[in-house]
Amino acid sequence: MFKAAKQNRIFQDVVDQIEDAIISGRLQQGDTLPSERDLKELFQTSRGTLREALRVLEQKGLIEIKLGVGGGSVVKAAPMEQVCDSLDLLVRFQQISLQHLAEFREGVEGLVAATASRRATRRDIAELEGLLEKARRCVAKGVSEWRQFVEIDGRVHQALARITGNPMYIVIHKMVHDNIQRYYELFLPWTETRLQENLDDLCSIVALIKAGDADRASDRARRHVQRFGEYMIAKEREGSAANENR
Amino acid sequence: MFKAAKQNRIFQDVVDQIEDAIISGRLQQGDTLPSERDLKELFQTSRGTLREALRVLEQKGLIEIKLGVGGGSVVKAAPMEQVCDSLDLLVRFQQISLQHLAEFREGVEGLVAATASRRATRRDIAELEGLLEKARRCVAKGVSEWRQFVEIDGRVHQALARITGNPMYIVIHKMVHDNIQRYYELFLPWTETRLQENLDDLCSIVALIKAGDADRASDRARRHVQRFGEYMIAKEREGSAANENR
DNA sequence: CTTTAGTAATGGTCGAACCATTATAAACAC
DNA sequence: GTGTTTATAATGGTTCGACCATTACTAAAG
Repeated sequence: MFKAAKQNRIFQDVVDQIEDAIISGRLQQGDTLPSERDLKELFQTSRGTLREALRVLEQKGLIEIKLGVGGGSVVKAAPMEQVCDSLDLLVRFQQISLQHLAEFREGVEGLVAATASRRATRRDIAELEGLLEKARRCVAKGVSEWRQFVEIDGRVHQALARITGNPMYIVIHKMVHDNIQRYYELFLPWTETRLQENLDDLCSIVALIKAGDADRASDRARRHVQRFGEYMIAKEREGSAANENR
Repeated sequence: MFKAAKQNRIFQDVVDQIEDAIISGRLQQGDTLPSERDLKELFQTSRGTLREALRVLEQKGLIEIKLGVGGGSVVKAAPMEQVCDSLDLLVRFQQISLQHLAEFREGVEGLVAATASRRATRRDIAELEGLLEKARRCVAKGVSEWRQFVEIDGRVHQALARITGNPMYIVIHKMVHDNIQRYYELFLPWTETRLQENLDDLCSIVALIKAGDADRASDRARRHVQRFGEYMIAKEREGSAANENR
């Protein structure tokens, strides 16, 4: 199954071989690789080098490592997390600002809403309306429950991405959402009005999707996140303006 | 929602410390870390463990490792590559099909064209028209130069992404482009007509951007990539249909 | 039958040694 | 003096052997 390893960097060759085995399906999700001590024999390498290879594969999200007897390297599911993580680094690297992220999000949410409104089944609509009902009850409880509302709002958007049937939308949406969520906590003061405003947005979007009106659903979804974006950016500017006095 | 908390792994702690130093700016791009033998003293760990940490940081795209005297771990620029690589894995994992990628690309190109047409300066337009001129000369040489045309086509799209001024578009566009490029080679038979068709697309898009007509530029850009997509998907279906007889 | 203690497999860490690569400096040739 | 070659040492890459920490499994104790 594996051949001996020779290259400038041996661990890289090991990584390539295992990665190839996973991608080609010779190793499937859930399969357990041999123990480090066995693998080192198979690849004719030292344990240290082998472990460096495992670190890389782990970082790539291709394997997960369990401790103890019966443990070892387990082939993981699709490494969606890594896409989010890598963008996360870019954002933290300040290569991508909140404005950039917000603008991109606006576009993507528009696309998602448009695509979803073309493909939503009755079942999908029912699911969305179920979430909407939860959101309504949450808003009724008042502004103190804003965290829960944000969570439901996230689930609505997530559902929309899923309804498109396109995993690209799901992973990109998750990536943007996870990375922008931090700012929610920082900048958004939730008021009764704002809560109601966003609930109305969600209701309208779902209604337009139900009606199959892709263009207007898209517009409304864009405006929905745009409102968030503008407010957060304004807040951020206030903050940075205040910080300039140093 | 939460990440695993395997904090008893020493190399992870080393990774976190160095990553934090880079993100916080205490280590800047181009800085060279101490040698492995020095770092192992600083972190009070073994060289093997330290190297596992370096493997992770390297895989994250945060450092680059040079050999020989004066070598060592150099802090790298923004890890944009990793975003592409991680999606690359997803695609190869067959979690994302050509259809999915093409559909997403269509949407993104539309957004890029629309945003670019709102922000393009005279200088930007001049650059685009320069590329267009190259493309024309290339098409004039005939279908044999299709590779060069594809390359120029890519540069036009890349330029559009840059013109938006939003690094998210740049990185996402690059990600999609790199990952869909493979299929070009496989499925697209280039004809004189097809070449001319695509050149016309590019000219129209640039003209609409010059005119600041975001909506029509967006539409045209979508149709441009849509045409590619449809053809490639048809070809792929032919291929898989033929493969069903096994 | 349940609980507990032991055991062995497995990942995590350590340290010392050696090899391969490369920039720099020294020696040499002209 | 200048260009070339060679030696040196710093640095990453690899190996080996040992030990620790965690954990599933098993057998003994109750």
